[in-house]
Amino acid sequence: MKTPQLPDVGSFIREQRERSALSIRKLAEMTGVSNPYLSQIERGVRRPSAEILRSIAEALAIRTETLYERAGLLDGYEAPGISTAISTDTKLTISQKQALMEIYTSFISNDQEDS
Amino acid sequence: MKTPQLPDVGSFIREQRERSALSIRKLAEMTGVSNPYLSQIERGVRRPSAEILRSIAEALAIRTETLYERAGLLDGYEAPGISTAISTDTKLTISQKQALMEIYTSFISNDQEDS
DNA sequence: AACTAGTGCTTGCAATTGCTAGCACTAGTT
DNA sequence: AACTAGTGCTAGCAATTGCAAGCACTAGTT
Repeated sequence: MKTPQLPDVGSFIREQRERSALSIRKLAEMTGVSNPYLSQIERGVRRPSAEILRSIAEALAIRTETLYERAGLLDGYEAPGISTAISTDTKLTISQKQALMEIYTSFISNDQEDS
Repeated sequence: MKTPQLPDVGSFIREQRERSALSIRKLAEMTGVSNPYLSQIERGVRRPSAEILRSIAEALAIRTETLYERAGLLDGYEAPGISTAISTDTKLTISQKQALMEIYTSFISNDQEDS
């Protein structure tokens, strides 16, 4: 058990939701989960089931496995980074790769990041 | 909404347990799950949580993901690539992901020559 | 026959999940 | 000021999860 999941799923979900500029009620509508429950989940008051996590992941465009991992339901999933995925791609030209990378880095440099 | 899509993870568990020549009570002891509950799970009477499935998978030496898939908590694995990397990313917002994906797909649909 | 020890299954219940309804606050409108 | 529309959070409850205790049956021992 080498699960370094310091932040619980809740704060992670809240983080992702706010980054996507979504209100709790809007996310509730998208997921089909009630808004009070979402609120409690984000604050770590309640522990959501896998089904709930799955619908949240879908709505937030996060991998289900990622959320499961954050919740301690799975461990050891390695997500491929965008940078390496771009550089190893075989369908793109060099200039296209450079363009994609520029856009990507501009996206993530606009916000504060953590990891 | 309440699709009773129980693709019987139960019978699968029973199958694996019997293949390992384990009794319900023995498996209960190994997993920490009560034996009546295991019985109900195997017969499809009850729907176990992800945590229960996880401990069962561990005891039966099955991949947790496999059991999750059987239970409808996960669906098949996607091939890794840029699309996966983008959707997996946690630093981008939904709209940023959509933008990146649009650019990427427009790149590869123009079929230019590769480096 | 009676006693163990093994199997799986049923009953009843405490704890938890996830909902509906409603509260409290803020900001923009009229 | 009152009315809306937005935000997140609280209260209370039906339904479900998962367990402890016990039932029913079989097979091997004495």
